[in-house]
Amino acid sequence: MAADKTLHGAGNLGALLVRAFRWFEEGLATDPDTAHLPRLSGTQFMALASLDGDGTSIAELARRVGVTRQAMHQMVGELDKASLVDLVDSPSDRRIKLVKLSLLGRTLDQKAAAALGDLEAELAKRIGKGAVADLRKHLAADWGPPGKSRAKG
Amino acid sequence: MAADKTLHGAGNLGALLVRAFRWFEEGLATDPDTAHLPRLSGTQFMALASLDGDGTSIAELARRVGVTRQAMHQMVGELDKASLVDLVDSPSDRRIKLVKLSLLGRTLDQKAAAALGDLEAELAKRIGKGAVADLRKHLAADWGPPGKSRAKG
DNA sequence: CCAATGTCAGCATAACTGACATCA
DNA sequence: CTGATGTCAGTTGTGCTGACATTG
Repeated sequence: MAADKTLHGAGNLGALLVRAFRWFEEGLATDPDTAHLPRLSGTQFMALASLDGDGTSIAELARRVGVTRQAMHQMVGELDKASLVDLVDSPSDRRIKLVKLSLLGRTLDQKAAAALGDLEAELAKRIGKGAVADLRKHLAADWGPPGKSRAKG
Repeated sequence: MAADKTLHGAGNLGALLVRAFRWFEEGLATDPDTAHLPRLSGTQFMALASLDGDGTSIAELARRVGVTRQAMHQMVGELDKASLVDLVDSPSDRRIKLVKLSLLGRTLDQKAAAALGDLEAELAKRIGKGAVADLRKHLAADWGPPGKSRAKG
């Protein structure tokens, strides 16, 4: 029953996931509360979301987000130029520069989170509160490592 | 009740959605059945998934995927060079070149769809069949236009 | 000496905007 | 003439690899 499956028909979860993400992305872009804020790329978004309060090194951030140190270096440079983050020397390791959210960064962070919350509430009104709760629950569950278990040669 | 929400903590649906998509993406990349096939970018993936059997014009494809005609033009060029699609003149409109899946393209299409199906089955084993079914159901539901309803200025 | 970090430089990819010829 | 389509060209953004000095 899987022999005639194709990608079109859009039945596949991958495409569905992308569509869902874009819904939020466009929602953020058109939300009057966030539209005026500096636009964040998907990776920048992930980077900010991966920061912890004490500050995080560029290399560590790169690992968390899944890009190279060099790419993260450049991105952090942009974020710094936009005054969204501060770079401070680590007190314990002189090699390391800690990346911390600036005041403006924290504001953006909170506004984006709030707008995202609004979007989610809006979605709940449309497809149901339970549906959104299910979505979040299943998405947040531990999916384990990607790929199928080695059992199909 | 939303005043102290932030992006970190990763509680937001956006980040969750991205993570989920990456799970499938990496699953495809490491799947022995698809790893050897030409790698498709996310947009190429969407483009192939947006093709219909009768063939689709570049401009129409661009609209469906959400990129410019020029970007789609270039991407279609790549896909053509990789022999994944065929370009045929439209019989009814001499301006239009129809993009159709080639034989190789159809093979890729089916293999990718099958691998995606396997991945989904694997996921069902991990988080539950009902969970995956819920995910698909809620994701496939009509979310309506992005953005909150104009009622909050 | 070896490993990790930050950083500089060059390159590839993929998207965009601008411009233009062709055809409905 | 207007609008849509395909296409050429230039630009920008983002990530990658290679290389290297500094520090632990």
